[in-house]
Amino acid sequence: MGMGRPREFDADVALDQAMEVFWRHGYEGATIAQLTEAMGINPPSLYACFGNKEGLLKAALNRYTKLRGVWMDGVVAAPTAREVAERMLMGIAEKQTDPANPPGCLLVQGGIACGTGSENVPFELAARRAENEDQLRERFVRAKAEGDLKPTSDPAALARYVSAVSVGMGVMASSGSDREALRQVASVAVQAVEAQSAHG
Amino acid sequence: MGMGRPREFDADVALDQAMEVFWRHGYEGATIAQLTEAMGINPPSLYACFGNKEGLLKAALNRYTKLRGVWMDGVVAAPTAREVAERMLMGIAEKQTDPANPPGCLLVQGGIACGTGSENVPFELAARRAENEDQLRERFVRAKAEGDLKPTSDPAALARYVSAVSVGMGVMASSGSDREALRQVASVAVQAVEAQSAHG
DNA sequence: CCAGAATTGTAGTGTTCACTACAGATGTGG
DNA sequence: CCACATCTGTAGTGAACACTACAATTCTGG
Repeated sequence: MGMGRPREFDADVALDQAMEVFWRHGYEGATIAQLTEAMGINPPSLYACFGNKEGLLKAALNRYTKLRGVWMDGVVAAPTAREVAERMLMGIAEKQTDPANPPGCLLVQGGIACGTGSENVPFELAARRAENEDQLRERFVRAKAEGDLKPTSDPAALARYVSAVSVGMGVMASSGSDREALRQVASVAVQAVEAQSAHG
Repeated sequence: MGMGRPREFDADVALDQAMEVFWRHGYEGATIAQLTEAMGINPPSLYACFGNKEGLLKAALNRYTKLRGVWMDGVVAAPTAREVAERMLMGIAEKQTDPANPPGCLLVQGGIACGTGSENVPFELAARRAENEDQLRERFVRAKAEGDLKPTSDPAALARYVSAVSVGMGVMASSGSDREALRQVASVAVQAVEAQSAHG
């Protein structure tokens, strides 16, 4: 028995294009017509490969978070909690204003509020953001154990905080803030982590 | 010449209902059918009164920002920059998890990314958020002049920072974070403003 | 070379969307 | 009471949406 006609497009390349459309227009704002045009394929190919629009989003998110996870590994490798926060927020200021991508962060731009039938999309994105927060929290737990953070500090709260600032910066970037404005925010934000660090 | 049949509904009451729908579903996710049902009117009444869907959004935003402006006046009336930040962020933790409203903030939930034909909605929301930031910046400029903030501090950066944290908290609230989680974020965030305060 | 399996492009499907034509209703000014 | 202006409900409008039926195409296994 034959294995059928082989796919003529590269799924990962197509996902990169779809990612950009979701990033720029959000899940609901992105149309199948825009997606297929950007991906260079026709609707039947899209549905055969990804199931439906939401399946395509999840596949794009998988690809996005995989790349992001690698970057986060480098972030949490910083020697101190303060430097972790700085590397993270300054890096985000760069990435979210990188002209190679739409401004902001796909995990925010993808959809914060959705209409009937897409209610779970915002939660799907939130779950991906939570993964980053988990990585941060574990790193801050270690920092506290190492005496890098004060004994009175709350690693979970710090991780939530850094995550919240990241999201806020993403929204700013998508509505026109430039790189310098984001760097200023990051610079101020780091001082709260500094305040929780054991000095010396 | 007669003045025509009088309107049978209260525009402000109707706007409150519309606000809630935009808040929960976003601009694109909210349908005219949902809006008219919540407002208790029929489509022709909506279009006669507000022009179109975007006109309705702007009218709802006007009402939202008017109420919010009153609240902000109380926030910036706090005696120090640190207390301004604390009152603002702690108040936002309360408001964004108030069960009387949808979670989060209308100026964020309304729409961060939109499809073709609604590209200016995110910018409209950003402009409203910028008004809040302006109020904060002016207050921090005064705090610096009064010696409440360090001479080396950057009032504009601090205002941007507090605004960014607010937005991040709104996204968290809309994706399920509870009041205590937001309070933790606010508590950490205030420490960055504290770090820019002249101690004594 | 042939049978079966999977992909492809064309050309739609029904549904839902924002928005409106129209006729009847309800007010004001003369 | 009448002319006029505006609102209201019913019932749609064309356009855009996510998604798919179908036949032609291109591969593998025997």
